[in-house]
Amino acid sequence: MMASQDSALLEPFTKIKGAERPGDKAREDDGGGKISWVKERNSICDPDAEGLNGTPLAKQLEEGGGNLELSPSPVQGEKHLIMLQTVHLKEGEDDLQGVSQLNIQQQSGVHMVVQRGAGVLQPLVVVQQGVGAQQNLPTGVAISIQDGVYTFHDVEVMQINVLQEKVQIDRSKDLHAVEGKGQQLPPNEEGREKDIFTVEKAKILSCKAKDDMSVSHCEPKEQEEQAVIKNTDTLEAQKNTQHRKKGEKVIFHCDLCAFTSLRMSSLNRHMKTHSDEKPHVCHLCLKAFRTVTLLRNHVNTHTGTRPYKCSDCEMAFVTSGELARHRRYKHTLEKPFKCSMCKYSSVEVMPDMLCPICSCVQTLPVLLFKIWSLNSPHALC
DNA sequence: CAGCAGGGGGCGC
DNA sequence: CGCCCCCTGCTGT
Repeated sequence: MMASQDSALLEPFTKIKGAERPGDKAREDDGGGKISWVKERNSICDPDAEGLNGTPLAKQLEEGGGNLELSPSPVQGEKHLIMLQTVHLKEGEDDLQGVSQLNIQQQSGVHMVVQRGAGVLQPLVVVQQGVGAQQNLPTGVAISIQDGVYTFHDVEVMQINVLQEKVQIDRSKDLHAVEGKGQQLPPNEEGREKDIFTVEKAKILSCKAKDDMSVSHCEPKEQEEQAVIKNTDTLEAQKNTQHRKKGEKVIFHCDLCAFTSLRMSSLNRHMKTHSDEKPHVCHLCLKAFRTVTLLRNHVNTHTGTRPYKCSDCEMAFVTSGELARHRRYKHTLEKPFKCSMCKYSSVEVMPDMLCPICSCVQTLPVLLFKIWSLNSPHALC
């Protein structure tokens, strides 16, 4: 659920989250995985955070001598949220307090090892696919936090999004990281601002991914456009692109997608779709929504309130769209989607259509299909 | 064919 | 900014 995902990101670092949302199950079947980077500045280094089996991680580290063996998530297809945090070591302090190396045994997941960074350009984190092949570290993933260069080889993950790159050199020299459900490392220094990096390995969804921007199989350019924005300040900075010429209307652009609007307020509202903020929570099921309208419609599904009543029958609906569609099906018999070359028409667009003339199956994307159905359908048969 | 959720245009305050 | 209305997309029966 999105609410849990939100809260997850606010939880202490170095956790792998089971961020799967119920509604995403079908989308996640698309296969593939991904790593995205999220850097947060609101570090919370809660030493009481729970690790495996509910044991406080700090205690686990203490008892385990800093040598963690982390188990993979038992849930196949579950998203793995790996939150990495820079640490600040004093000069000559070349041991990451016993957590400099973490071997994660996974069946098919990511093998992560944190190396001691002798130099600032040396990879700080190595993420490797496979099972415990530490000797093959060079074939893994080298991530240099300091210089922002990311080299990947033979890794299932598809994408890395660098959300913020404000890492100070002196802070990026060393890094500790943990992968594992509910894993957290204690802070090296208390009361000091931390830079948290989040690495998420997740199943690919779709380019749409508006409600979960960290998941995408878009091309690189699209990936940049749909980078995850978690920081509202960044959000504000991103949304102010506008083109103005004398005598022309101002067009406000979203820098994260192709959305444009003549109204700044519309862009402001649109920008919220790029964040996970959902302040309107259903008091009955705790599901969260971005707008009060969505929440109201949702609550109506609980209460059975159906404000939109059909004037021609006894049916009533939660949304006006449902009513309009119902009326097309039952009363007006309107079929807006018509074939221009035959009599075929449809009340609503279907993703896979059988051409009424040649019986070929159209598997075009919906948008392309709309063009097809309204213009020259059989040119694409 | 309906249920549900998400997003955007438009409008009033 | 909040809300209404409409449209769209996905899903289930």
